[in-house]
Parts: sequence; C-alpha cells; structure tokens
Amino acid sequence: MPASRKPPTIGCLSNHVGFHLRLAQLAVFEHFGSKLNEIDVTPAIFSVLEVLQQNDGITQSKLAAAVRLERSSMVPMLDKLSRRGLVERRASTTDRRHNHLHLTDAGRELLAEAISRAAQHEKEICKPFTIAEKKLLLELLGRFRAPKKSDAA
Amino acid sequence: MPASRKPPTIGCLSNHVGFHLRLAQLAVFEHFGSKLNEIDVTPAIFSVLEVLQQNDGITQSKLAAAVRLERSSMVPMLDKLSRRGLVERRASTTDRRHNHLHLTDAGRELLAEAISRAAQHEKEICKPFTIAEKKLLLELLGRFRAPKKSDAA
DNA sequence: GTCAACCTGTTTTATATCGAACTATTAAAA
DNA sequence: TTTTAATAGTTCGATATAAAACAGGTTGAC
Repeated sequence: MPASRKPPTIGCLSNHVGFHLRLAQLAVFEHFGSKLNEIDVTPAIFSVLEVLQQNDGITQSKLAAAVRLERSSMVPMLDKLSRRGLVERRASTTDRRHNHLHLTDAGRELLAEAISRAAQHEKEICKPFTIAEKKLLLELLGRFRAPKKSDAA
Repeated sequence: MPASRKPPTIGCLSNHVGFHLRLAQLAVFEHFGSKLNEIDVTPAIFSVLEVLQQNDGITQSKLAAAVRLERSSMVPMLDKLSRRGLVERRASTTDRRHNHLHLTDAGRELLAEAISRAAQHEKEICKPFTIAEKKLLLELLGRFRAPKKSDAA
C-alpha cells in the first residue's frame, strides 16, 4: 500500500502565475526538445540563429538583448556555434569594440531545418488552442512586460 | 550615429509560444525577486516551502515531483533549507528509504512572510489583467500539460 | 586636446539544475 | 526462500546562465 494515494496539494501556488508559467514552459520546452534535440538545437540556440538570420551583422550585445540573455552568456554560446561552423564573428572595421555576427551557409542550412521542425513542434503544442485562443494567449503573455509609468501606490 | 536605431526583428520567434513563455517568466520572476530577494526566497524555494506546509511529512521524491524538480536537485535545495533551519529531514521508521520532511517553526514563520510578499507581488504583476482575464490565462496555460491519447497523425 | 564616462566583448566565479550511476532498502517473482 | 526488480536518497559530473570585474576602444564635456 502506497503511503498516500492522492497527489500532494500545491496550496497557494495554484493561484500564482509564475508557477503556472514555469509548468507551461517546462512542458513546451520538453516538447521542443523531442523535435530538435536530434539536430542539437535548443530553444536558446534556435532563438539566436533566427535573430541572427533576421539581423545579419548584428553585434553580440544587441543579439543578447534581443533574445534576453546576458552578453556574458552570449560568449560561450557563440563560441560553441562558431566551433560548429554555424556562425562567424567578424571584427568591425569602424568600431573596433564590435563584433559583427554572420550566419554561415551551414548555419543557414541548419536553421532552415530547425525552423521546419520548430513549426511542427509549434503546431503540435498548440493543438489544444484555436487560432483565436493562441493569439489571445500571446497577447496576454505580452502584457507582463509593459513598463507602466504610474505604479507608485 | 548608432549602427541601427530600431530594435532587431525577432522573426518567426514572435509566433512561438515557447519564446513568449520565456519572456513572461523572466519578467514575472524578476518582479518576484524584487519582493522576496530580501528574505532570500526564490521562486523555487517558495514552492518547496509551500508544498511542504501543505503536505507535512511528504517525502523528497514526492515533493520534487510536486514542484517539478528532479529528485537529485532536491538534495542541495533541502541541504540549504536545513542549514537555514527551515526544514527537517526525519528518517522514516517504517520504510528506511524515505525521509519525511517537516517545516520547522522558523520555516513556518518565514513562509508566512513569504506568502504575504508573494501575494503583493502577484497583485502587482497581475495589474494588467482583470480577474476574468487572469483566470483565463491560468486555464490556457494549464492546457499545455494535458496528456492526450490520440495525437498520432 | 585631454580626461572622464561609457560601451563591447571577455574572463572569472558562482549557482541552479539536470542526468547517470551508486547504495541501501523494500517489494515482487520464482 | 532466494533472486530479481523497483524505489529513495544521494553523489558526481556536466551544462546553462548570471553577476562582477576587467581591458581595450570610443565619445563627449570641458
């Protein structure tokens, strides 16, 4: 006989958005992995490659800001992608502080495959939602990062 | 003159739920920190303490499952909480594999303060939502972890 | 023109978390 | 009963990310 049959109660956590966000993200990222682990593309890597393709020649700091990583975290990330031959760092000629980042052909190729797989992932993970519901969900999520002036109280 | 005035485009990421979940969680957890860093309570610690209060004597594995951490990650977590005098591990008398976990008085006291602060945090972070919208959001998030039998095709 | 302030990428150090392997213990099978 | 399988907690190693400090480079105030 098991000590307790029913699952433990999570108390006030059930009313906390952060907890549910974490659970959802866990589920979504796990499913992402089931589609893209095979080509060694994590969610973070995927976002980096995509932003890189959309913004050829972007600098490391801007890239980091775009995908919400620290620029110090960008360094090992790009080291790895360079080693894999997906990304190139080119020192800027005009401002010698900057690196301009570029996808290689291999990078573009891998990204194409990743985008295809990610689209499949997205389709599956969003099966429980209608188009309108998904749109609504994204809109609701977006509200968490709207800086409001008046929140002194 | 800055290299590029406008923020970089994020391409297809704008259509990916996982990316937006991450952004939202980042924002929410950051705000959580602004309220609870002071008492050294992270979201993970908060969830552990709360589940512990709700389920006195729970085992480590069950606790880990409830808050969605690996049981190997539970070990250093509980080590730290023990050291802080918030949690007790008592070896089970009936099954010598189990530890039964209990909040100490100090643990209950800290949790009370944490709950109060977390409630404040929750109130602020959810200002952009009506009650109905928040309820809807939680319901939508919940759909990501509904295991469906028929998803072959 | 000089110097202070700032920015960029980097290094270093710390932390949280995971996964695999290990030990002790219990339960199930034979 | 003996053997086998499963479980709980742990250890160990790896990884991702962050935060702080740094060095070279640029810019702006004066």
